Amino acid sequence: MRSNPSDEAEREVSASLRRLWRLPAGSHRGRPAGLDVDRVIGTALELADRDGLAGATLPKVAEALGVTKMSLYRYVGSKDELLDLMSDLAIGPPPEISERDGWRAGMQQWILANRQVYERHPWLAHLPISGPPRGPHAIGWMDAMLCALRGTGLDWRAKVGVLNLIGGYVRTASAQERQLAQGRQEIGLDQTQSEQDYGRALAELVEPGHYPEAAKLFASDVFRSPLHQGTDGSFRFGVELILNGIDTLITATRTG
Amino acid sequence: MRSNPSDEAEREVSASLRRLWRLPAGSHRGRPAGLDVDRVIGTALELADRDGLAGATLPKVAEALGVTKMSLYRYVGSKDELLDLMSDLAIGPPPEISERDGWRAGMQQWILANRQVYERHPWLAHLPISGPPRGPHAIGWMDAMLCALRGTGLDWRAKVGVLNLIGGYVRTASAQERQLAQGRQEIGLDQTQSEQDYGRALAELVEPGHYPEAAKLFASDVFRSPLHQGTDGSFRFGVELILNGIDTLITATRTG
DNA sequence: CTCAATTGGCATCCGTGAGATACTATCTCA
DNA sequence: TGAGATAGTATCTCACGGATGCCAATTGAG
Repeated sequence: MRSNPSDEAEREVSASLRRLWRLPAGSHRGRPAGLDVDRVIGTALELADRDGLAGATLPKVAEALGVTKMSLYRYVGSKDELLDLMSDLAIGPPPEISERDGWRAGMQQWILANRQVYERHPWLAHLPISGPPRGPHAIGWMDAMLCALRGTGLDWRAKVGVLNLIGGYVRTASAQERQLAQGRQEIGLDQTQSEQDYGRALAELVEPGHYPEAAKLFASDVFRSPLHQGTDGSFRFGVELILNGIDTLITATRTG
Repeated sequence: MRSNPSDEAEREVSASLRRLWRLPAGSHRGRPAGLDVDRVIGTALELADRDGLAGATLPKVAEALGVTKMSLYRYVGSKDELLDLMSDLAIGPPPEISERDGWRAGMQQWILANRQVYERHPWLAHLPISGPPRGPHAIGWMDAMLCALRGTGLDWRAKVGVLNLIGGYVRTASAQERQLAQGRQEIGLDQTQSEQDYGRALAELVEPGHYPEAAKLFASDVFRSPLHQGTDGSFRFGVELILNGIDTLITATRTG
């Protein structure tokens, strides 16, 4: 006889949330544990930082810890939960944001810090998206941005929208950068040659008849010039664009 | 003796690009092929639409086609390339965008159409990001947006930035929506109850001491009110914000 | 017309990963 | 001190991606 699926799901959610938030377990009887959640996800994080996501499999984590892989299921429940826990650990505590310099400076601090997180843990941006923030660190970052937006007069709905938008942008931009970087190093090209290769290969395929504007783009020197190099410029372009959008939203809210 | 890795990589890239763009093969001798790339990725796409990304494995595609899985390697080269090919097929041809109504209307058409693509193929947004657009359809979408931006006076660098930003936004927003939806249906909750659950569970964990603003957020009714329901509103919020940012960029470019 | 080169398709094998079950080892509380 | 609870292990299943090698079919050159 199976229990009510709703009950089951709720219990499951609670269990993973309990682990995420490090709520103490109930009993102290029985054989004492040789490991704990933090050691498990800590070594998993080290492996992921060193070997990428492929290095953070349950067998490999278990081997690094000197136990069998099935032991880990006492601590993480499933592979997906391991990734969830790793995410929150990797994000780390949010930056201290000074609210004195205005919301825009605060947002820039947040974005810069968030970007550095993805630089430190390149695998993080490539995880499958697992819904809204749930872990303590993720909520901390959420809180930090909400603090930066405190004086803007936006309502909660708008603030959540901004949070989603910016978080998503930093994530995808970091992921794409990482993708390009590892594409480069796999082939063994130097810094800018990969983009040049991309531009050159596509320039041959993109016919002006079918793709008038795209053909002009690939015929231009955007992918060849060193200006476009250092995708950092491209990243900041998007940031400023979004911040400008927020700005008009704020003024519209104040005047409207 | 291994060949030069650079040569090898270049040949490999060319082969996959050739398949992506359906360039004709060289020879006509030997046993004629019983399959072709389009049939393979077509059934793979059907399986993915029906069963999600988990349904589009090489063995399952082979079974659906009535061949063994190793036959497919004559057509797709690897699992990653299969996903690449599927992506471009799923994206499909870009929408016809009328340039008469101004860039903003054109962008909205593009965004709406792109969003519908992700609705039709929910797995598409969950694919690992594989660099800038390379396939013929992807280039077509690129071209369509560039056409919509033709009269704006932006330079190529800015247009590419806008392209990245908007494409990434639609993608992640769709992915998150899908994530929420399938989380709902797995547990068996109705439309809005999942978000309510999220808000309630987090409200218990988020202490005002540690997370002052986030605590206020979860104490508010944002996740409970039907206003926030239908993430469509949230999606359009982000769209308008980005479009406003583009607007200020355009006027700044014109006046500057 | 024939045969060899060329190409498509299949059987078999391997390594890896996630996960389930059933078992043993160890500790704490009564 | 023993009984129940908890930690860790041994072993199994299943699925996936990928490599190798063989056979079959077909076609073009002589």
